[in-house]
Amino acid sequence: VQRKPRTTPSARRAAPAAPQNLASLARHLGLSLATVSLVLNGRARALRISPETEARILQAARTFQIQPNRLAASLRSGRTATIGLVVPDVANPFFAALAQQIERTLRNTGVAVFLSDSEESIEVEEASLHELHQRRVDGLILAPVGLQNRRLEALVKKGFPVVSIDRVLPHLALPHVSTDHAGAARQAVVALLEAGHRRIGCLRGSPAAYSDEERVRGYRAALRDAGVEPADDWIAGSGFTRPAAREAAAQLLARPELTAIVSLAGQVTLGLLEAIRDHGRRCPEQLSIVAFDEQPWCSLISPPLTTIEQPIAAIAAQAVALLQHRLNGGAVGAAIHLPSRLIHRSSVGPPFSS
Amino acid sequence: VQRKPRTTPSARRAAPAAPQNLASLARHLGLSLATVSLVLNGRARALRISPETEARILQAARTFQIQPNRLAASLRSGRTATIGLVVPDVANPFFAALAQQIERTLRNTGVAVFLSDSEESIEVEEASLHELHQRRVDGLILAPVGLQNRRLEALVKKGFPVVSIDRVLPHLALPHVSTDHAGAARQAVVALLEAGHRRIGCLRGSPAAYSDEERVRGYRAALRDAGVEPADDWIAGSGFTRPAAREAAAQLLARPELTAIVSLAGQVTLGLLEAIRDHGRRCPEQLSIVAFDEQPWCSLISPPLTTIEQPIAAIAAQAVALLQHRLNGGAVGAAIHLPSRLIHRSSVGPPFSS
DNA sequence: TTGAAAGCGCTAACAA
DNA sequence: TTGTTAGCGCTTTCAA
Repeated sequence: VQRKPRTTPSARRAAPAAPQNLASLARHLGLSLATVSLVLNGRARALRISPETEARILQAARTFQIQPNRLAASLRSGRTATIGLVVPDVANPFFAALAQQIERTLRNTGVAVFLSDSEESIEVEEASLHELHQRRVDGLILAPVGLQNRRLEALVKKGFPVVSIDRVLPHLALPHVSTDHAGAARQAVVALLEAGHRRIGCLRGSPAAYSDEERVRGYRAALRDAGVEPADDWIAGSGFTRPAAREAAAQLLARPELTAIVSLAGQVTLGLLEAIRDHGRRCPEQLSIVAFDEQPWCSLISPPLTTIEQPIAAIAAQAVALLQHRLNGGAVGAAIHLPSRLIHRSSVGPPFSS
Repeated sequence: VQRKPRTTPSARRAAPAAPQNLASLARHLGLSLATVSLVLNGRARALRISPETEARILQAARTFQIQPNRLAASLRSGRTATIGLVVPDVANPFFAALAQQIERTLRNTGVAVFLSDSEESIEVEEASLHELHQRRVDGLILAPVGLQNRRLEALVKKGFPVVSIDRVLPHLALPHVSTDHAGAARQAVVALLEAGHRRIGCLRGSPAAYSDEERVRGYRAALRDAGVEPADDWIAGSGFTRPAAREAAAQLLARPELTAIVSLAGQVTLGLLEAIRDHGRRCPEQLSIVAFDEQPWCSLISPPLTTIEQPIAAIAAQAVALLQHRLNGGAVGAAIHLPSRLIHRSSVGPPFSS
């Protein structure tokens, strides 16, 4: 049996302390708990509470600074007004910007977001998903690290609201928003083709990522459409880390026939630039470049980089919209692929004939 | 009166469905709810539950995949194993990296983090603090946008666990971790002094930010220690945005006596580089630079930038430690200022004599 | 060594 | 138009 009186015996007999919760406020006003709850949830109109009662309650709530316990509300109602956002690497500017947009728009609708960094690891991702689900988030926005995730499959099958961003899970039918990766890569290649290049190398990230796979597909398709068949060793790359990219880029630079390179990921672009510096190759005179992920510094290096910009704000907005649709009981939406934008600067020139 | 039987009448009479919660598990095992709860919370030892009972419960919990409802636990216990992380701008690489480190280490101790972006606005920050507190987070890690915040003051006075990072609130005694801003600025200036510079300009961010104020203080002190009194118009800057920084940098570049400039903030460095490009000033031949915030691209521009690196991992680790100390009922800790690191590259040369 | 029972503060069904 | 009441699922005190 609990023995923790909130008020001392003397206080109990004297004027009651300021109400702290709905029950005490109701007592204070001589109304029922239910009425107070209804009004504070903005459902006075629907349930025909009298305007006077409503005003009284609202007023009292304001003067006593009543803050309904959301834990209790959630326990009872089953909804937490909370979602989980799981990304592979928040320190990556792309995901940081995405997280910012998503959080900001969600916050404005009263939902709080749990951030979880999956560290590019499926195990961590699965654990995060589990944890967040246990915490009763209403839904999830996930940028998956790999091509599948058992925990996620279970959730989706249960009908739990999840939307994936950036990378899709091929085996799972869930609402999705991302850049049109293939189209974006095509855009990069086309810019190079238009400048006269034919032998264009491709620096990719990790073949394990869907987005990367798609971009490579777009690269290949664009070249083929132009009548050039990319050789296997025109494509290099085996991971998203900078050292791996640098090494892969060095392989590409060792192929004299290549007059241009597209870099298919932001992290990877850093490795490419390093390799170019190492090799003393001059850009764009000796090598043209189009690189993924517009960044604040891209206009400041020399030469200013021609880049592919992903529609981050739109991705965030659509992802939130898709999720809200699900939270409101709507059907699972489709996959949305948004167009990227090419930013012309000075890293593309005519092909260099050795 | 509720009329939602979990099981159909027939099912009720037949074999009971798989237990879903502690109560049903207890019934299933013929034990009491309390015993099950105790064991699942790892308190069997302390309360001398028999090892057999413990094993039975643990085993059953595993086979039925029992996941105690954390909302209910939180409602009852008053603890949510949740904290709020409020930063002015997650898209800023410094805060993104900080958020990543904080979230990762906290997640490993079982606490989830609500991310909230205060958009460099005091109003938003106050609203976020309020919201998070209402959601019953156990504590907060905050990078304040301004010099005061009424909502925060109220929380702190109540004894609510808060630790501030990066920027301190001068009026509030709360545990704090950040780079030694003044020392870091001094480090930058000293590097320039050692290269022979005397007339060193200072590009600052916003005077409204404590961190910026401190850095300017360090700049001034370092110059004075070297016997040079900085003129008022050696210091420019009125905000953290890139255009503002570019304009302020232009003012600095217009002063012919300055042979070097220190940039005191990451965002601001981008504006400085823009202005230098605009003016066609050559670096380091005509102007030396030391800039705040080491970034992945700093080694890739020309010239490679000499930078000041903040100890992000250490700040995150200390902030978490300080918060955990508070969560465990410890006293309010002190302010911790961690040393920065100067990364020598090529943007510092001997002074240019015009 | 285990069980009983009292809530945590709220929502929502139903009654009045 | 408002009140009564039964829980949501758990933790924790106290008794046995």
